[in-house]
Amino acid sequence: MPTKSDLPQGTLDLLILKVVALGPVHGYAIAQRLQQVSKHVVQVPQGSLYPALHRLENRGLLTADWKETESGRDAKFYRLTRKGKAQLEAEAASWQRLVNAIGLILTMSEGGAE
Amino acid sequence: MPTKSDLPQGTLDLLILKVVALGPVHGYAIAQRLQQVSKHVVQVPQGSLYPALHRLENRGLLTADWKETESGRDAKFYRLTRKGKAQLEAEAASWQRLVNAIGLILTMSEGGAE
DNA sequence: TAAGGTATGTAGAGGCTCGAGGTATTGCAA
DNA sequence: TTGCAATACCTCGAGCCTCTACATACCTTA
Repeated sequence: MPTKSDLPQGTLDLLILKVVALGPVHGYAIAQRLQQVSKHVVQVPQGSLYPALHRLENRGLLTADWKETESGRDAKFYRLTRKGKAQLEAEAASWQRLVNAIGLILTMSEGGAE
Repeated sequence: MPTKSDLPQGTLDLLILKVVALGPVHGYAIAQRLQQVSKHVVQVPQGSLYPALHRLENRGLLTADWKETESGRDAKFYRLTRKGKAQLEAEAASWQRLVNAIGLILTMSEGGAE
């Protein structure tokens, strides 16, 4: 039963930035989207989600305005700022580097490096 | 100069476990090994390394004993316990799952999931 | 003898995730 | 109409981890 894993510190920002980059969304939908696309491996508790959103907004990476959902409820829709887009690219690249590096380590055997 | 990136919380344990799994090593050598194999993407400050080693030892995943280095200095050599080996496998699998999931999210485009 | 690499360790600051708790609305079923 | 579930927002505190900085000690080489 391979299910949810806690997100390592810092990766949540990257994921949120990515989802928002695809078009304006509100917080609740971001969490659903992440869960859906990751096949329930990534779960985002609200206690992580909303602080993260505010953090990103305060850092000037996101902007938000209240609108109505399709279902008629008020929700805060987030969009990426120019700065946010740059940050997303930087963090995505950085993530790739890290994943590659850890991949090297994890596949390393006795005669690793001399 | 794309260089070092801070390690997300939790991944350091995995990396240490992996290096120790290849044979007895002392702390300082673990850090060097990680840096070397990862081509300097992964850097492990001593302030992260030693607390992590003590943590793992307290959790019963590692055992240690003092021996002499080839160069004649005293050093604490770590080995993996049975529990540590199991933990390593679990964490490696968990890491893979996470990387795959995040990969899905990062390559997601407009028509992501309906 | 001064410098630099090897080797271990601690303390404190800062940052992030998470569980638990709280508010309000909508829609459906009992 | 009462209750429950889902949608949608939010805050607080605990807990954990990483990092910078500091401190110690040995050995070799210049």
